[in-house]
Amino acid sequence: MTSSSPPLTATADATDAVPLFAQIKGRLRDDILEKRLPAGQKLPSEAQLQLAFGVSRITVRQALNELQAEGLIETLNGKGSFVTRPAQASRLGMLAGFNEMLRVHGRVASGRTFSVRTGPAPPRVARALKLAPGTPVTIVRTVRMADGVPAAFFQAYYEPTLGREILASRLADEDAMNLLEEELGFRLDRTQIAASAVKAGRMRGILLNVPADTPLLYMRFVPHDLTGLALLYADMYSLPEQFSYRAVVRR
Amino acid sequence: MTSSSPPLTATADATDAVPLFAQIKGRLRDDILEKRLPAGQKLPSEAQLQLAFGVSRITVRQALNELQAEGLIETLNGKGSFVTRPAQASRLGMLAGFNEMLRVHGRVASGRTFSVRTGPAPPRVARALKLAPGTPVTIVRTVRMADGVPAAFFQAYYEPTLGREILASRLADEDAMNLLEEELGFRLDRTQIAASAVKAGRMRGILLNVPADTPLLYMRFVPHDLTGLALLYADMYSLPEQFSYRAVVRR
DNA sequence: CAGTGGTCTAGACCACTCC
DNA sequence: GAGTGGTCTAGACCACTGT
Repeated sequence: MTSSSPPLTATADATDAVPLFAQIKGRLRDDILEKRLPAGQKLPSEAQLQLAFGVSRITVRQALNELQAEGLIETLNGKGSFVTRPAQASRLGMLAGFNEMLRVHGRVASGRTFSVRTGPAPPRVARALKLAPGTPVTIVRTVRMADGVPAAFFQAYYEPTLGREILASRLADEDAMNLLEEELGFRLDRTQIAASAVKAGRMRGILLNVPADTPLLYMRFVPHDLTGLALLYADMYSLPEQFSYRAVVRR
Repeated sequence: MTSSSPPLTATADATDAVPLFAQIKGRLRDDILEKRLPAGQKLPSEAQLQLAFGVSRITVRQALNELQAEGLIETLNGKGSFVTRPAQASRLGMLAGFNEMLRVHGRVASGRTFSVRTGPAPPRVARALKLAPGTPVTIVRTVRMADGVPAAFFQAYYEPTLGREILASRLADEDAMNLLEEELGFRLDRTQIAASAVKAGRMRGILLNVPADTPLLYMRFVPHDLTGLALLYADMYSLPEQFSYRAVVRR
């Protein structure tokens, strides 16, 4: 009744080249990504999977081990294997969102959305999101505060089919990556980041309540799905006195 | 004659709690990190390891698999397992050095060292490198150029015992992370990064040949060893028109 | 206690690499 | 062909989790 109930070991006789454990892994992986096995769900026990797929236990375990290495499941001795919740999987990661970073430092994070509109994707955004030039995207602009003081200006672009109201309405108070994971159930894999510095200029100076020649940290974030899909394109302009970005990059 | 020739399976009778494969993995791991098995060296075959440790092949393979997952060895079908070269291991990574990033964009990178001295570690540096306050560190200051134009100012702190002349003499033209890996043989694991923005100010303005109110990207890099050792503390101040930082952060 | 995953053995056959 | 790793089986015993 769980993962692979309808079909059997599909390729029992004629298939070569694809190892059994990889087939099993692929089945379970698809079941998880397409949410036939929802987050938190217990997988069938190794004994059950042996029977269901008609393979030995070692073969089942090899599939489960690789899924565990990819962060899709977690395995507890004496209890079983469970589909990880997207948020847990990426909490292991080392890229915190803006609000989260503020709160870790004991500061009060808040925000205000001051514009939501839909328009054609600018070329750089279309390229990063792998959309045809001019595809309509939703653009949400917010100002984030630290202890009530303006700290950063955000501009997020995403395909409207993605999360419609959810993202737009909550982007002021929540980190985009959290919303993508926890509310929309995406499994984040890797995020491209870029960093530079700019003068605040007139418009951003007014929004952040600083002189126009104040240096701002500019960062761009493009988080990607486990399937390689680019989910979002976000520009950040932050005040260095209020916020400095930190992350850990592995190997 | 290779990894574990002198000792046998040390804990044959009384030891519990430490699985066999973990012991084997630990032995090989130590042999690699302490360079008894140098980079590029072929490991004993799985059959030889079976005999040497007196275990089954599956147990040997479990140890080798985990070493492979950690990037310490790579395994080639029909040939054997080999100790990875540090540079290869981290080329898998997604954090390129400054010069490397410039060259990828088709620009000519060059540099000039204008000060090498030894002095007590500033508190923030001592903290990051886990040194007692005031421990002497070597401080190397360089200016890096892109196509002959000043692009960034670097300030690197490291324990003098680390690489003495090597680092100091070549830090102008080579990325610190490359030197640490390829010349000094460290195995990089994770790098803490921080980003902010500052005004150039008088001193850096003169060095980079820009007005004092030019915004600069400030970044800090603290690369760590596989053993958790902090190797270096580097400040970077770069001109946004010449250089913007990019990386990919996984999960 | 029964159910679960964690570890381990002693085989086997195959595909690949190099001589 | 001999040597190597890649896959797989059919068992086994243990430690941990729940009842």
